[in-house]
Amino acid sequence: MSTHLEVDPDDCVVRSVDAHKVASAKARALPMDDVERITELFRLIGEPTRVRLLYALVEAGEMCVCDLAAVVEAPESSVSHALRLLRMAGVVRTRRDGRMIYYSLNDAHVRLLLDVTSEHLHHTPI
Amino acid sequence: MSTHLEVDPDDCVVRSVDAHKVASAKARALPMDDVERITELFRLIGEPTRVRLLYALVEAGEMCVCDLAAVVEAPESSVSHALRLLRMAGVVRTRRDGRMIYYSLNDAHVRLLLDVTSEHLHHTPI
DNA sequence: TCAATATATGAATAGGTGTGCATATTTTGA
DNA sequence: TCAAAATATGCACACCTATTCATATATTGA
Repeated sequence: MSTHLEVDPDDCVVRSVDAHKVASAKARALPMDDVERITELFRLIGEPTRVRLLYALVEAGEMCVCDLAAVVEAPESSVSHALRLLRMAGVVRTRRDGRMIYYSLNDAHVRLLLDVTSEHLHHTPI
Repeated sequence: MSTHLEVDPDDCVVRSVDAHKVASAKARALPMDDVERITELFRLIGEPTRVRLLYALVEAGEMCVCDLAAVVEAPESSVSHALRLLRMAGVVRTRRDGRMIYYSLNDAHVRLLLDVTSEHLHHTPI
């Protein structure tokens, strides 16, 4: 199959080798809305401090900011910033008890992702 | 249980509310090596162009750089840069056929992560 | 061997982001 | 009501990163 030019729906000339495969992939592509949600979720987990916080919550169920800071050995303000991002994304939820605010995982999906990753961590190359 | 001061193994004074929970979480914490590998993987997936490329590969099996660029509607050089990161991390692999280089998913783990995410995308809040 | 093609790479830049200090907010106990 | 405690937030800075143009590399066909 030889390379040829094509005009896509957006009126943009592109080169393609396998036009059918390209068309099929574009047809089945995720809506940009889904792309953004997936990206946002993975991007949030893709940071060392937040990964450690999430795994601490997986183990401990719920913890206050102070104790989470002790676990990851980081300033409470840094931990609070990190938790805010996770909370705003709906990954964790908070429960107030007096002066303290307890954080816990809010999303079964995230827990599954972390579990899957943990299980496969020592079985796959990456 | 009242707040009290503690000295952790690193000779650093920290506050903790539930010392037992903190100690337990620290004991069960992921090794930093694992943290880095997990972080790196999620960080790689946490970017729109790379997410779209990966999902295109899930659908199409394998594609050349040219066709992938057509699918995501981005310059081939941008796509090549993105694919290089995924390749260096072992997420995708390459197969040369003449002038063209075909990319495909290399990691069952990543495919599982993407599948899990797709399935849950429309069932959970985030 | 030479031009054309497909991809990769280098460099520069613009934009995003994690971190930590200082400060604000909220709640408790006296 | 007031000080202390727990957390949140604003801000600044250093660092990273995605993108793009220009260029290089590799392969094919003539």
